[in-house]
Amino acid sequence: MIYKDLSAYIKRTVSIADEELSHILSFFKKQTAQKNELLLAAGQTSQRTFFVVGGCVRIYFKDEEGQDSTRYIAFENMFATALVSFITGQPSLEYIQALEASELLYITHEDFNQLRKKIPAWEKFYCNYLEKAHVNTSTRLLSFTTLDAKERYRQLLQRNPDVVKRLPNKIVASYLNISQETLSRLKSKI
Amino acid sequence: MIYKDLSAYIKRTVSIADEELSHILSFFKKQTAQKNELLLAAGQTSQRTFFVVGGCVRIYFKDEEGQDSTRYIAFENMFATALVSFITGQPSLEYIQALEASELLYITHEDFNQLRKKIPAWEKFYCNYLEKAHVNTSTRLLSFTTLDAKERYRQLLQRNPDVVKRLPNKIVASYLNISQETLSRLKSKI
DNA sequence: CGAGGCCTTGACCGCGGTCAATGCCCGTGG
DNA sequence: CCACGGGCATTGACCGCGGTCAAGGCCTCG
Repeated sequence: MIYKDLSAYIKRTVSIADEELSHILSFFKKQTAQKNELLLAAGQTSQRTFFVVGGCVRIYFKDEEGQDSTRYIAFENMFATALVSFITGQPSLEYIQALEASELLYITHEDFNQLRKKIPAWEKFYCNYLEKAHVNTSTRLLSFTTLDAKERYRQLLQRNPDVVKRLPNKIVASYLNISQETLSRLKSKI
Repeated sequence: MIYKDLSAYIKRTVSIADEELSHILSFFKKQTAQKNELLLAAGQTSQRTFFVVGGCVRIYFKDEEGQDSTRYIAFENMFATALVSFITGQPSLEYIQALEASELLYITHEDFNQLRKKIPAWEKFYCNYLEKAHVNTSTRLLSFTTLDAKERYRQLLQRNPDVVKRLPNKIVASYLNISQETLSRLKSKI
């Protein structure tokens, strides 16, 4: 059953009645994505929050020269959404892309917000999600402002080795915000 | 009345009954700080969330060499807290410091969390606070990963000119995460 | 088998950091 | 009231990290 992992994830995060949980789950729909498929282009407004059942998805944006900068990578049992756009209601600067052939569940932002109004436990879940996102983003900000390229790579190897093992250099470099060439040189030195 | 601005701020953010609001306000205590006074040293655990009535406060951390990196600056009518530590309950990596002689209101993290459990509107307020924090941190991350020093300075001038006008170069440089010398050179060029 | 994408390696260079000298402003005490 | 000292800002000299450009090798897929 494809909803099992999502169900378990929600139960782990907040305490919730079974009927409420199944009500929530009923708004999640199945979606599959091919490798490299774009799930949200920047500028788009009607949007979805994804739960990764299998595969892998990233959030990224482009700078003026069209270079990617990857902000977040979601593997199995993780949520992925263009959160800033979700919060502000503005068109997104962030893109969402499948990095592998992926099996996903999604809920539209509209349904998500309706549920927040009706089910306090879901509001609580959202609040918890925001907390995690903030800690994550702050940690990232700390890396960029205090560490050089080599130290950021070491930290990634230690804290999130799957990113390095599972994904091509191109993506890893974009996640560390360094060029592919620099990453290649770092790898050969360590 | 010193609570007037805080009261107005909360009312602007969430809808709340008057008696609930005054209950919340009763947990905020007055505190004054001298210029440069440290309100929270990194490593400390018992903590406070501040509301700036007058003056100015910053959140910052230090890297290995002891250089500051300023993460957030709060002027009048803004909240300031070491949010990551608040969320995780871990000792803070972030310092809080008054940049001017300041008049503040504070609530302890313990009281803050008690109120979240009792008053749904306060939970909602917290959720809204997290949303703002996330947008802010994400925007900052975007600047650091896509803009060079000059462009970050321009952006700051445009979006938050008070920081440049009101605070010494030293702090502005730390907020932009560049050296004081580089900021000085940028200013002379623009 | 050929083409295109990804990784590696070398050459080069520019942004921004460090160090040091100097100037300026301001608070404090003789 | 002036002299001094300390903190902040400016400017120059220097240099290293990491980016760009280009060439070459390898793997995969049509």
